[in-house]
Amino acid sequence: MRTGSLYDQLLEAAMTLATSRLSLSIPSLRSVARECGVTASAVYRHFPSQSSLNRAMVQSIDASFVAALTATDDPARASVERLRALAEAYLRWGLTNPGLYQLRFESADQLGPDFVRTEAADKLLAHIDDLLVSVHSGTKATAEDLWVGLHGVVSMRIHKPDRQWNTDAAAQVDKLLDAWGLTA
Amino acid sequence: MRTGSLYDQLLEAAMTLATSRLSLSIPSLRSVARECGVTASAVYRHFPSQSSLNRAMVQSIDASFVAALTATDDPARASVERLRALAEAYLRWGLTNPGLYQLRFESADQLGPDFVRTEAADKLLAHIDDLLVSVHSGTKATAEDLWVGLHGVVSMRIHKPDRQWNTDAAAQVDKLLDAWGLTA
DNA sequence: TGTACATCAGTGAACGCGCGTTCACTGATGTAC
DNA sequence: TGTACATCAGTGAACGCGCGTTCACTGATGTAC
Repeated sequence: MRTGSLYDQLLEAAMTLATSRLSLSIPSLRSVARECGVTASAVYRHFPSQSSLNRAMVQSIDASFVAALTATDDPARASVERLRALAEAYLRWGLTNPGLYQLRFESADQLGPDFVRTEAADKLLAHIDDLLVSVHSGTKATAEDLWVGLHGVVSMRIHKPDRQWNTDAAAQVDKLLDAWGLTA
Repeated sequence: MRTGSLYDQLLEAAMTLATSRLSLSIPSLRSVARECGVTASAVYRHFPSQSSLNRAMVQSIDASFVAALTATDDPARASVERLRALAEAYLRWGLTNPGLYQLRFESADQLGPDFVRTEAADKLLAHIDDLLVSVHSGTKATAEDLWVGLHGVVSMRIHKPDRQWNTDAAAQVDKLLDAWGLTA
């Protein structure tokens, strides 16, 4: 049994369900209630509808994502190093939370138009752009290029977990950054 | 109303449904039947179960994918050019058939373990590897690197269709190949 | 050429399932006097 | 300190929906004589 207010429990259960079961679909309201040992109708004391629960869950996912990237960013270091640290953190968050990653970056349709725009991703892009400007190694990469490259690695690892990869994911990202001329 | 045997009609309808509605889930058996103006139980005259219909659909998708890439490959040209043509064809197929792309490369879980392995993709990788070996421009890229890079572009374009991209997709792929040192 | 019969693709009703949502309810907790 | 009452979080039954699957059926087509 979970502890804390049922509101928090429901949110936590929704996150847990979404994280673990690399699920193509959002956890159902009933499954979330079940996970908390509570009747489906009890959910309606805390969320007016399923989409409201989804909204809360998405915000929670974004917070987790931003926290993971912020935690590893050290303004004292050189821009190139900061970029590489960010890339590593992005990769790690994605591989650790495949379900959340999928929900946030590969399920635009399913959550409804309200959630397609990821403010978290926008901020990340702007931040990467800033860092790129202050890099003097003369890279041609834009923030978009790097984001797309990272996404490719994370997405492929998530969806082809059984494939025999010649390179491990972290090394592949390193190689990618090298190819873009972002060497320390 | 569609023409041809109901078997073919069902398969075609399944493809159509999967292609258009960037759907996170496989078209339901009932929706496929509906699309053909036929009762759900009629499907069972041609497929023993839903998963059998899915299997046929996946094979059909792979055939379409392979055909698209094969069509543009000209053995008479230089390896680098063949690589770039393949990349372009990959991108185009993905953007033209977002639903199919998603189903094939981003839905490992949903189709069951039988379909996780994409023979089509394996062949593509082997082919790219061959071409890379015969490229003399001294690239460090492997087939995996290129595949992952292409996937990143396609996947992002599919899932963030409303985003304002600074570069169009084809140019982004060009840039990517340049970064990997695959210049003509 | 016409009748009797088998084949078999598609119908329509029914099943049990999980879903989101509603609604009248219960029963514990806390406040008013 | 003890009784009366309001609050309100959670229950449990019910709804209509779409789903995959089953089964007895119908009715058109084609063959045998």
